[in-house]
Amino acid sequence: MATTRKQGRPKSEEKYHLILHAASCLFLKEGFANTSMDTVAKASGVSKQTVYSHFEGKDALFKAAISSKCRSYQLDTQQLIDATSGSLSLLECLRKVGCQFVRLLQDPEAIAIFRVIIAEAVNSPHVATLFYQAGPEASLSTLSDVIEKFGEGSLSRDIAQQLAVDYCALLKGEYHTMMLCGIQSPLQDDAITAHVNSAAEKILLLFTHYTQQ
Amino acid sequence: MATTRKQGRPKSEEKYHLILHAASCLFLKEGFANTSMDTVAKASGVSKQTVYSHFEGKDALFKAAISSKCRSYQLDTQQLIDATSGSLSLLECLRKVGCQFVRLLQDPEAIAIFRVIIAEAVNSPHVATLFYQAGPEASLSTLSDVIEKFGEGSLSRDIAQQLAVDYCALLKGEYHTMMLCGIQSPLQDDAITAHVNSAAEKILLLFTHYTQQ
DNA sequence: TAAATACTAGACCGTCCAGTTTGATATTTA
DNA sequence: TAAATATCAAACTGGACGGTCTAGTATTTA
Repeated sequence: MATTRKQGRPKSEEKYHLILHAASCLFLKEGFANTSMDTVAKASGVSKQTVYSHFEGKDALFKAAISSKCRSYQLDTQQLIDATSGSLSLLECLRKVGCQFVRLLQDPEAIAIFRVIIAEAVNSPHVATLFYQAGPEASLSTLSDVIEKFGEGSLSRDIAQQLAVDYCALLKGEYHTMMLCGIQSPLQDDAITAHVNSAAEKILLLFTHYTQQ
Repeated sequence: MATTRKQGRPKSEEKYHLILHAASCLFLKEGFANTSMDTVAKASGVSKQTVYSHFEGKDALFKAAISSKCRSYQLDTQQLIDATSGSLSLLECLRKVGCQFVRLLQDPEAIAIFRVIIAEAVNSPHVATLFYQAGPEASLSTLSDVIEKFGEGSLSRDIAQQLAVDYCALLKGEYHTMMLCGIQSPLQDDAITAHVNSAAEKILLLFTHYTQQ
């Protein structure tokens, strides 16, 4: 059953990916409404009919394109695990993950995904959910694991989770909203470091407060 | 010069407002691309030509409609001033303004404005700037005034501002992003209170830390 | 080789929509 | 009243776009 070969010429996997890639870029750059199927076909170097042979329609293509982009947007879990099992203090660990997080938030492509998701949230709730789970939610849960670990028992899972949310919130600050509104360009490296340090110290303060009481 | 009356029938101010109101509602509910000029005309009970006589085109109408909505979205400054000149403690004051802020963030119409602004930020940077200044920026500056006042000199303007941003960030938490993505419904009153109390306490902790050192 | 399927290029269809035009009616000032 | 402007209703223009269809070519399996 596994080797059932369909008769006739098989669909080209390469073209499938070409289409998906071109569609992702266009949807992110132009948004859903301003991207036409003809343009996608042109950009993938493929005929329009082929686009329709690989994807049912514009909606399906959008869903597939955004979904494929979502996978790459979460914190680097491995790096986090290395950090906690190493000799890093909580503050150092927070700084490390904070920098990564801010860089993620500032990434023009990530901003573009957020924009498209928010714009189409009403029409494509499924895609929005998918994005949120693959991105923000996954990152948050990883982060709260780390914080809980540093609490060494004196910190409930609940509080750890809350601290993770708080840390992300402080890191976003006003920057994230401003970037979504297009009125803030990405921070320079030194500005990122300063911002992250400030946020990490505040969370550390809260952390010690919650572990002492 | 002030009494220069133009000859002929004057434009109806009422119709102007009818159009603007209908357009605002439609743009917020359906977004820019999904709102047609014909629909706006129908919804305002006015002929299409009249719409075009009051507004240059769809872009101008959008700009005017969103601008008119922006004005109403900021914190109630008067209430804040009353609070600080009264006998309220900083914590009580934070709670009060926090509740107002969260309610603002949760308001379906405010969410709709955010959505539309973010979606059109690339095409209408001017509108986005206008919205940000009228809404978030104005609220933030009011809030930092209050915090600075409570600092009674031992808190720099800079730190006060930072605390205001932090407070807003904590209040947003993950809720705001989730609501923009359409995967979180507005909080109940008791949940708001609990959330605000928690955030206010954290800010108070930071506040005392910064005023003591 | 024959059947089956993928792919191309481009025409084509139906719909939607921003914006214009037209021709009549209404309102205002001079 | 006459000139000027607003408003209406409806037709119209021009273009974009989602999606289908066709006819010919390429590739794969049986």
